[in-house]
Amino acid sequence: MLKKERHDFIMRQINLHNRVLTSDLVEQLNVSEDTIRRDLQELSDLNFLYKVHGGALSKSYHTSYDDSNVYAKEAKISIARKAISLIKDGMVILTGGGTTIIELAKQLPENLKATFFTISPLVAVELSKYPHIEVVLIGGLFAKNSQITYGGHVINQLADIQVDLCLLGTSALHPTDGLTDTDWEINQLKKAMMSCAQKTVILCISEKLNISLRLKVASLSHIHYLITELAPQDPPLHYYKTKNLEII
Amino acid sequence: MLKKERHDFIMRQINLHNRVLTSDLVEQLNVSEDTIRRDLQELSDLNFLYKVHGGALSKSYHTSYDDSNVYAKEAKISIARKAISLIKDGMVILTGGGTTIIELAKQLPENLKATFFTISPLVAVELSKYPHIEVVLIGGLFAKNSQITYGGHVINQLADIQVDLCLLGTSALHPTDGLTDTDWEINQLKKAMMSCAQKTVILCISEKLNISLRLKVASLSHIHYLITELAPQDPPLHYYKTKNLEII
DNA sequence: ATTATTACTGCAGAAACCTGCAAATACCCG
DNA sequence: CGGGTATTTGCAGGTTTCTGCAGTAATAAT
Repeated sequence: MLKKERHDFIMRQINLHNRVLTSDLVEQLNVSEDTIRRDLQELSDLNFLYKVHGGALSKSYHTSYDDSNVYAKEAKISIARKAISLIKDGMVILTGGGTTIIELAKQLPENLKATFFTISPLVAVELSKYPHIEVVLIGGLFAKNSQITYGGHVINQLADIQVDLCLLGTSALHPTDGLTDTDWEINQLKKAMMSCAQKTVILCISEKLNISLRLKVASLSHIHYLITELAPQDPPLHYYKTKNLEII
Repeated sequence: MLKKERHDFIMRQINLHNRVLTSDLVEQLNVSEDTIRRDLQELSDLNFLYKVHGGALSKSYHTSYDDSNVYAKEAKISIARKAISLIKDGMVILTGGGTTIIELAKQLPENLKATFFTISPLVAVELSKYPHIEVVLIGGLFAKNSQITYGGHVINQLADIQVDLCLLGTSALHPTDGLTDTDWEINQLKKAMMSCAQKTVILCISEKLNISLRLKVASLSHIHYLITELAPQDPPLHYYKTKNLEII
């Protein structure tokens, strides 16, 4: 195998997984450790990756690390972790958009086998990095601010889909008013998404709790799991406990 | 065996396998290493392949993970500029994916009023930054490597669309073989895209010229505009001039 | 602090590359 | 047809690049 091909392979791995281990590359490319190390050194000299002890990291990933609020990121990662416990091999899952869902998409186990339907291009791009996940992007009008597809065309397509789990980010959740939103179209969309799933999971950072907006999407009784960064028994969550709704 | 025959053989190997080893060619063509090396040097000078230590690689597969590659970026910006001259207010446009198209999406005039259909989530995200552009993302299976939607569902939706202009990036363009590609699904997709547009525009950095891959998408006569970073009267473009095809 | 893993350095054999040259071949034109 | 020119090809030699190894230093992990 030519050196250039090795470099391409390494960069593909980096772009795919944001990191590579020297030891993995030794096996995959069937050359000595020294050769790999020299390759990484060269690519690092060319500024294509970030070399670390044991392997290398994607440059872009590393630089974009600090562009987000650490606290919120921590919270979202914690939410993602919990949500992953609901996802099993073989499942068919529908997701919305939003930063929480994107974070979830980044945290999935490497070898998860599943089918994801999504209305968010950014989620689709993240999910495409996993080798055994099939991604279906549901198309339609593209919403400029929320960066998801919406409109009648999307809803029509949703009508033909049956999924195990629907994962939704939240703009507002309230003990009596349930899930609410401000935009009519998004509202319709979320209803359609929930109705094609057996179970609905709401991902919600605690800031969004106890807020009620104008348009009702669904009552708490239509939600099966509520995931926040808080512990399930935390006081602010008491009001959300119902017989249908499991808090994680 | 004549030199020209060797060259043809080498190019066939390259188009077939995306790579050749000098040592293999020595055996297959039964000439000395030096001859092969000289052949590869010539073909490389003619920009038909990418020469590396030990052999040569197909130019179309020479993945440029270098996103800071100034030359290519300059070229793409120059292509984008020219392409923009074809886009008028009120048009309905269909675009593919790829870095050239994304660059184009970044360079559009701020106040353009138009409707864009696209199969590329990344293009959709870029386009959503413009206040007066309506974006429709065509959904379907999501291709992990090319980061576009594809498959029957996409093609079905394309059948219902009529657009003024179809903008396509290129993996390979050749004077006699026309537009070619390596993947069957992508191939079908590009055909469908072209057939729902009144005019087709091919955006093609000069590196991708004079390359022919296995599967034919369309002959030159089905292309209405060819845009490269070169001046229209540049010699490498002479072979592409036909009565239908305008070079910009 | 000890241990295991990973990194670095210099070295050497192998492979690939380049340059100049000469023999062989093709080509041109009187 | 024949002599002169240009092109092509292989070879000899010297140079560079590639790659694995061995021994040692550095780094994580326990």
